[in-house]
Amino acid sequence: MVLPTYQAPVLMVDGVVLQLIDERLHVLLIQRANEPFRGMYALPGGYIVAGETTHFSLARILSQKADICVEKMAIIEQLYTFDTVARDPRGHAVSVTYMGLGYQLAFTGQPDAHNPRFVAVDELPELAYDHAEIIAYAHDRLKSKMNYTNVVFALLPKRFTLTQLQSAYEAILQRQLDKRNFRKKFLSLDTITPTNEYFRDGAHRPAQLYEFNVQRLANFAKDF
Amino acid sequence: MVLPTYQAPVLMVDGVVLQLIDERLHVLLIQRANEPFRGMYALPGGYIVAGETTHFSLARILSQKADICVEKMAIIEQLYTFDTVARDPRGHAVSVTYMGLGYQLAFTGQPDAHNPRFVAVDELPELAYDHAEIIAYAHDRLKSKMNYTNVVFALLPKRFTLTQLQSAYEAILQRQLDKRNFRKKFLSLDTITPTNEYFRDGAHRPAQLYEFNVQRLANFAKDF
DNA sequence: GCAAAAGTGTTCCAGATACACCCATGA
DNA sequence: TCATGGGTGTATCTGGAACACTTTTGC
Repeated sequence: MVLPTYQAPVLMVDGVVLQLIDERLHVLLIQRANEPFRGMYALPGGYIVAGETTHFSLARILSQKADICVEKMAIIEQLYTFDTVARDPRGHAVSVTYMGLGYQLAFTGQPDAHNPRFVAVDELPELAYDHAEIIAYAHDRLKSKMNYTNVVFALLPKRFTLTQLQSAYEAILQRQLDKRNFRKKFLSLDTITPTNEYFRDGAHRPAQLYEFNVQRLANFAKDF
Repeated sequence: MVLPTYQAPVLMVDGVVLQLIDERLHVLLIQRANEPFRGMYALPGGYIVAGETTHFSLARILSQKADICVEKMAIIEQLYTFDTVARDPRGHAVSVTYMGLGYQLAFTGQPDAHNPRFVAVDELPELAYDHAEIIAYAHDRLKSKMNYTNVVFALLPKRFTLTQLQSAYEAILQRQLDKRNFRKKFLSLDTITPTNEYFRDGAHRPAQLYEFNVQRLANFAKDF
């Protein structure tokens, strides 16, 4: 292959891995081991190697730096490519960013040098680089997708109650929804099916469990 | 700056420049001067140099290879980053793609070695690389944006008739719209304002001219 | 006066919103 | 029996879709 003779920007990938914990949206962060921004929290990310797709590079990096397995995520989707010259103080770095969504994502091994943890998106610490902007971008994208796709399936267990479903919507859209209208509308979308199982949890009526009809991203027939 | 010691993919940018010609959507193509795909039509694109944003690189490349000035376009927006390893037969090339929209975009100088021309998107020749896929992606994005933004302003002159506006929608959405409903709905969006001028054109009633309230991308208050 | 495009209203239906009480359970 | 969260229906309003004729002009 012919290499360009001039100097190219460095190509990187960063991942915004989101999940719901205690009915709040959390994002995966690592603590930077080196300068710049040493000690600060940042999105997991790293260099792309020729022959690796950006998606594959991200999987490798998430596994190495954040101890998180991409296979466990239900959706990974490319977000945007951030390329401002000043975003990395070391030099021009172009970063392809991804959003990953999952349920009960857990660290597979021992505590790691990068100290990965999930942090609530409404309580973020100061972040390295332009990573706060990238997380906001991911959150916005997710908010939009909640309105016209079944993306929420990626954040819930296989079986869930309507209350859980509504709570996921409320956590991500950051506003309260009317229970009766929510149920009526969602059931009219033909996206979920009731099972014969019930979830018992404390001194109150048990909740019926539902399943998604498809476990991959699809658009609603109509808007949500 | 510390360069990575491994080999990185080549970073490129490609532009999907769209405009309406004779009420049909056209895309800017150039003819490849070199292998691979020599002689075939392709999107204008090229290498990104460190210190240039992808947006700036695109402006340079469009000017050099396609004789088109980015300043004349009303909107340029990043689309997606294509990165499959096999998309370039010479080796791994990651391409950041943009969509540019304008009105009466014209070549500034003499016919060029790259033979740039605007081709109707529904009559594309066979294209180099994955460029047909990229154009389809841009068209899809544009279709969506027509429904919830004023993006159509970028494809029309400053003053336009409602018939022109509707024709732009029909060309891009690829379906017929009802004239009365279209006008009623668009006027209710508070996005355009009538002027006192009329457009006379042949043996029929003249058409009132309208202007966009804002000449930058904005979301409709409600859906279209 | 005729050909051609501009312009205009009403009816009907579906989906959105607002809103309050009974049900099933465990302690 | 009581505290807790699960589950349900109606009335109203708004926006979307379907649909055909009159107006203004140039020739």
